[in-house]
Amino acid sequence: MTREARAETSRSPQVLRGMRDFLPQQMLLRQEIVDRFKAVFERFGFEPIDTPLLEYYEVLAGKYGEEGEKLMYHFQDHGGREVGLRYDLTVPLARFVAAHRHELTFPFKRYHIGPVFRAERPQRGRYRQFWQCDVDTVGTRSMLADAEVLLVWIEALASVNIPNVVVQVNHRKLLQALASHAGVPAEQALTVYRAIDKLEKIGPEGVREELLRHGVSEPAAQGVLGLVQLRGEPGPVLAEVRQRLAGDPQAMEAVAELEELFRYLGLLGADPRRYALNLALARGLDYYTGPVFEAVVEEPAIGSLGGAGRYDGLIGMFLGEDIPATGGSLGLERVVEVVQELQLLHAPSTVTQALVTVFDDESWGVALGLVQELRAGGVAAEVYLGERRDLRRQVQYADRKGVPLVLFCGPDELAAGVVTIRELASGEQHRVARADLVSEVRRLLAARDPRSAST
RNA sequence: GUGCCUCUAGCUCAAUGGCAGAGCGCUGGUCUGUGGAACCAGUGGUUGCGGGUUCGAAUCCCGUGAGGCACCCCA
Repeated sequence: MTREARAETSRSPQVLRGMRDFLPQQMLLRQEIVDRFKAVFERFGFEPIDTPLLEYYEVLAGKYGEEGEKLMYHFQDHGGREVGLRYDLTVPLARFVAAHRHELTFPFKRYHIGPVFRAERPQRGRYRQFWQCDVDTVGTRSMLADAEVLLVWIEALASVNIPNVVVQVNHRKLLQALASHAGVPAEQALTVYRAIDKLEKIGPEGVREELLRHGVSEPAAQGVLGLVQLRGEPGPVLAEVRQRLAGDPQAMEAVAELEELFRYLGLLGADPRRYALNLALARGLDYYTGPVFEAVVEEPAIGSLGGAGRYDGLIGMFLGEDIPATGGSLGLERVVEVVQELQLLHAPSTVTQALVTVFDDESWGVALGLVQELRAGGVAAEVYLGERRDLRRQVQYADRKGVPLVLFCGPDELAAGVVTIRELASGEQHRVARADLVSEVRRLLAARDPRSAST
């Protein structure tokens, strides 16, 4: 087709801003990570669900605050309905629970892994379509549910070998108490949270300036800074907070909940190096009402790997009656970024485990018989489909794709009733009896990767 | 959404406003019973895209698309 002809029938093969194609190798790594997450989620008793990518705009509107609203994909469908692409998996969950209330067993524990959409300006680790891996428990106020979310995160991230993650913990009501102490009206509280949240980045002086700029008085700002900078073991820090904010019932409630949360974490055997109380942590989303978490990693400067929190009021927006819930999401692309940058996981470069070579035009029957036998025996096997098939080319094909085993069955092997198996990594060759082929192939595969031993 | 930077072959990068190049890769061969190595030969481009300035633009200007950095926000 000429360039002109092509221009008439299609545009350049470009994807939309902030959206990406994935090559097989990238998909294999992504799948590997998702599979490991699923295994951890299920080990804790979370069950899979799915919901549509597209929701009525009304379902999504008014849940994320002004900032979130601006980033939502929103348009009319063919029937003139106002619709939106889901912005996260939490609001769809709230809608899901309200819709299927009578079909669910509570407390309801679910995980949900899939793409969400935000019309942001893309950057590294920040895309317009990205996958979230959510874990939530609906229908209980118990801090044990929150503790489980934190623990499931720690284990999920450990399962993909991410080292040194520290999940930061804070409580939304503690932030509210701080804001009201600072004399900031409720509708301005969010700006105070954000100022506080920047502590790590701009330092106490920067936060002080920002607070003053938002009309906080000098002594109030000092009070806030004094609290927010408390560091150390959760127990003593919470005791200190309890003392300083003694008169504030909201703060006392938050402290009591956090104490309970940390107690459960201890009982569950969570590694204390993997979580920390951070009174400066904010979390921007509007719907949080209780404990909030954020998983941060230092090494690739990629922001947070995930955010979580309790949102006891969100489901009530669909039901008129509150159902408590807690949970959070890990960002798949950020996890992938860390795993790639630090080379933490070695995903296979191809799914194929064995290539059966074709010796000549007369031996198709032999090759196809072998490949079918391997497939029936649970081995991912292919026969070379190219038209020019000298052995050199066939072995090269296997080498480039990273297929570990290449099988030969030419006249010599036929006469002897054997098959030659070549291990590409070492170049080692084995002549095995035709009858033992599948078991020998599986033995060799298991020897190079213990995880593929079963099935 | 705002500001700044970048975009040249499949990849990494060269080229004072004056002939668009190298390395790697890829293709073929040495080599039709076996991949990587070596050697030989070949293949590579609307310089992101569209306009403008100029005798002449990869280079300067405007617009636009994409990527990146900071802000904002967030997974």
